[in-house]
Amino acid sequence: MNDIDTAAEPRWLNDTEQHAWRSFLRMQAQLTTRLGRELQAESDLSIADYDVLVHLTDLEGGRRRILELARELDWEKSRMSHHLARMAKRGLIAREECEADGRGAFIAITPQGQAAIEAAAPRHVETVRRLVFDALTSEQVAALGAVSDRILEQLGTPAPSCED
Amino acid sequence: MNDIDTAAEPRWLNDTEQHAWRSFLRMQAQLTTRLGRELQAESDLSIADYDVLVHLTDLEGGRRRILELARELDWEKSRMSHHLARMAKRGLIAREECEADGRGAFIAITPQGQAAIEAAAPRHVETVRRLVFDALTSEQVAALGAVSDRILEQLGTPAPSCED
DNA sequence: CTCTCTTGGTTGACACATCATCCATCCTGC
DNA sequence: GCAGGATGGATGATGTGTCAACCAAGAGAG
Repeated sequence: MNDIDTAAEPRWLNDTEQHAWRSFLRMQAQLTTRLGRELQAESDLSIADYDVLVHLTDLEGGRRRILELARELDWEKSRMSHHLARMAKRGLIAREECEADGRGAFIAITPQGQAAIEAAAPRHVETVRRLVFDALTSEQVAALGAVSDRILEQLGTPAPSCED
Repeated sequence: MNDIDTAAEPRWLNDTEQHAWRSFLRMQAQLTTRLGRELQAESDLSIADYDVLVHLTDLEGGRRRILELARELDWEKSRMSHHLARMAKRGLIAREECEADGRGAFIAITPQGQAAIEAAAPRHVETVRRLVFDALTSEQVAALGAVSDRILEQLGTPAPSCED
């Protein structure tokens, strides 16, 4: 029997950890809402729209299978499906049939989507710079990257299976 | 006329910045979904529920005005209102009238909410530890805190008004 | 005392994310 | 060639967040 879950004394965070954690959560929440709001106001795109469009423009073929897109962006397939439906309705992307696989579909960026992302990108980068990078030293940027990578690595490691 | 928005050459991110930024975004997204999923599975609470309940238990009086709660948690008042309605329907919190101000209401945690947060907290902390702090050195924890604080400071500073 | 302004809070419409389920097509073994 | 599973993707219900508009009660100014 494993008693991690029912242990008498949980390993609470110490003061430094507590502070770092609260700051991180608050920062992350505020930052994403600010980025989203400014992107929306300036370019009429959500962060999700932006990510999809950027990803599509990075492509040579200009089109991508739906689930492949989902894997690359690390989205759930149902999220992808719903979101692409909304984006298609707004004319930012288009579905194309897949000759080789009757089930599948390609997603391609439309000229309108192209125009939207080209207009949005410089402004968004400017926002990111103003809200984040202008405030950080290059050591801090490196540290942020290292911490992020380390946590990603940890997340990739599935939780140790606690069989008892 | 101000030409930040229409400048010929946007200040794109350099490679280091680009990498740090992408890692940060990915980490942040993955981490919040993982934390949310585990909390939901173990304790049947969302992160939002958790934040509200923790905040309410930290209080002496055990009750708080709604907008004050919103300010402290840094939520929009409409979000707070919607969320409290859902939590009340599940019996986690209760509304109490405010004698002094006919418009207002107090929010109090219910015994059921108390039980929920007491059961959830140790498990959630354990999850945070496993996914984040176990992976980081104490220098990295300090760096994460410092970077978060710095960005929060930057966010607090309203964008320089670009009147032209 | 009333007219306005502000404050505390709700509401409805909509975008977004997740889960579970479903459906069609492809693939594989026989 | 066909039964059964895997894959690509859509769908609906529900919970969550935002915006804008609204409403009721307090607070001042005259």
